[in-house]
Amino acid sequence: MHSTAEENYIKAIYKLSGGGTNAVSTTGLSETLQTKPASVSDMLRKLSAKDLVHYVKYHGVQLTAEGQRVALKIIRKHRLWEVFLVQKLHFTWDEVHEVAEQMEHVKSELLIQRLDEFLGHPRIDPHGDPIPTEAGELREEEQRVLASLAIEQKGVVCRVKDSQPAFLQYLNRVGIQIGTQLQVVDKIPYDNSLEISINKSKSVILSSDVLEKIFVINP
Amino acid sequence: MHSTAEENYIKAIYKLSGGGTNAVSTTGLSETLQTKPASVSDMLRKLSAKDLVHYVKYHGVQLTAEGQRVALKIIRKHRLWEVFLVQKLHFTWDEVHEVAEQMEHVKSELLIQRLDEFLGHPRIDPHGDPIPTEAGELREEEQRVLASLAIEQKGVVCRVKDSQPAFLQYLNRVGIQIGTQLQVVDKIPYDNSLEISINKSKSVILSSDVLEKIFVINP
DNA sequence: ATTAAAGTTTAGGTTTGCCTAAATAAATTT
DNA sequence: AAATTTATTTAGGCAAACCTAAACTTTAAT
Ligand SMILES: [Mn+2]
Ligand SMILES: [Mn+2]
Ligand SMILES: [Mn+2]
Ligand SMILES: [Mn+2]
Repeated sequence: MHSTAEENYIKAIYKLSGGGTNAVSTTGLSETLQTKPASVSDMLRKLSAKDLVHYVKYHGVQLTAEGQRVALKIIRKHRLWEVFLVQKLHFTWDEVHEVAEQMEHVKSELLIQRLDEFLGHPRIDPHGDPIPTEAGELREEEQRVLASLAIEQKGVVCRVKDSQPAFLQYLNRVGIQIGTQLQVVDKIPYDNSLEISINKSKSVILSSDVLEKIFVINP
Repeated sequence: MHSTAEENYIKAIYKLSGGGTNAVSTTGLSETLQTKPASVSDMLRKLSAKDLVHYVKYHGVQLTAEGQRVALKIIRKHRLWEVFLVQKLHFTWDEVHEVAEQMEHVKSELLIQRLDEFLGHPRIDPHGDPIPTEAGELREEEQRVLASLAIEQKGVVCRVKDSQPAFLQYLNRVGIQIGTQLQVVDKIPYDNSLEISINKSKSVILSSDVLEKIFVINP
């Protein structure tokens, strides 16, 4: 099929173009891929011959429909492996990238199907990024701030808007990470804090400050 | 470190030499690696320069101590991934090879440590082959035929001596596969059959015929 | 509108890992 | 022991993916 190098180029084009829409520059690619612009030109000629990109010399490159399909497949694999590394092998979210970067190139349809099943069909990766479906669709989930949930409502943590170690340690202590299931148990009107149950079990009271920094998607 | 091609050569030399002892021929390698003898000669010169093999032109090749260390590391990775694929992703033992052949080349010490932990430090792979330890030791476990176990004794299935579909389907039905924990519950002297508990739960009665075809190692 | 600067491509080279064909060494026959 | 067959290596090439240096386009500045 496609080589590891080709796959990395396709993924980089996808990311730089913001989902395949805008045209991407040679230097842009050379920077994200840590290669020289001359090498990028070489590869673009090759990807163009394979009809994976629309390439107009001196005027940038864009993925074809087929190119986008391939890109989403690689991203799906990358993010599923990231979930595996964090949830099953207890990697931290900042340790997963290098390894997922390698695993995303393993070729086997069955493998990725079974991995997805094993992980319970996750919809977001440990960085809160959405995982493309098997059909190659990337649906951006509607994200709501935790503070906005009503009593009884559930959500899955998809993003935290503060990366200071103190805050991340706090989240760690109460057992909240990306992918955690939350449910609002009660509202405390006095200071707008909420009682939240974590992963269907123990509940904690979170201050309005904290509630504003956590985002969830529908479960 | 080492390229995928180099790693595949090292592993092939290890296997053909029967654990690193005998010298291996160029044509032997070319057959197992599906390349031409001329390509093998090329690579042997390279591996020799890297001190991974002792290579005497026209007289075969052997792994150095360092080469053996590398070989055992790759084999460890290969077999751990095979266990993962079978036990966690429900691959069958004949579906795992191609995928493990790719995964064995992923570079990350942490990954393989955590994988080993996640799998519960397995000692044999789904084909019954021993998994080298982290220290690079390959201890052949003592194998006993299931028929020879006394009451109360436990064992882990490591090999079955009949690969006819009917027999494998039978094992599948009663829940026995490589890696399954067994314990003798009772002996039935009348026909030398045994009552065996499978994975610490339900027990079945196995005929002496079947008992002679299953081999176990100490748990 | 020129000119200068920045971005991009082409030309020519390198390394890795493979190939075929030819040369050479080792093992077998006669 | 010489001749033949088989095994292996060397020579010369090719494709992939990178590189540097030089040439060429586009864009920005004068
Ligand atoms: Mn990658
Ligand atoms: Mn990610
Ligand atoms: Mn391999
Ligand atoms: Mn195996």
